Amino acid sequence: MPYWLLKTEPSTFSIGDLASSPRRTTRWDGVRNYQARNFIRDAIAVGDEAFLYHSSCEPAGITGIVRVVRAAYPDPTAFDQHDDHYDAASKPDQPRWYAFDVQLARRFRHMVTLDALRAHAATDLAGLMILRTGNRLSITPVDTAHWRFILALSSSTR
DNA sequence: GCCAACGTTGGC
DNA sequence: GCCAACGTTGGC
Repeated sequence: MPYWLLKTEPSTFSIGDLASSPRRTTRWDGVRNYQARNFIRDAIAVGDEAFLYHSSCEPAGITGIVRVVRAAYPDPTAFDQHDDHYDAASKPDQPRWYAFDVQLARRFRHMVTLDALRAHAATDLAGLMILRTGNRLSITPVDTAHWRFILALSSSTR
């Protein structure tokens, strides 16, 4: 089962917001990058797990785990003229953008900060996409070995 | 198809 | 608020 990392700015939508959402579930929408879109449309499946990463905040880092509970479907925000993510080029009969649903699975007692991840950038976490400089992709795959290592970090750091 | 300009992301 | 990185756009 593939693993993923989803970025979110907590000032827009945080893990706390997810925790207080109905059924601790939310629609992951508004993705407007083709590479990320392809992950959603072609690879992300029900049952997949993803780290929830808080970006553009202090400190940035991984705050918990979500589980995919609904696979790709056309992103409704692309059809809504009043939504910030409206895209006239995406039509219901030929959608350009996709959303999926995630449910909160686990909140880390202690966030695994970007600094903590970086401490292993040259060794156990070499190649982790979030550590690549200039990486702006909001959805990235995570190797199983990286997933397990970060899980271990989450229970050992404080 | 190239590439400069532009806009956005995200760490600091 | 700054700025590096980089995806997208649009002129040619």
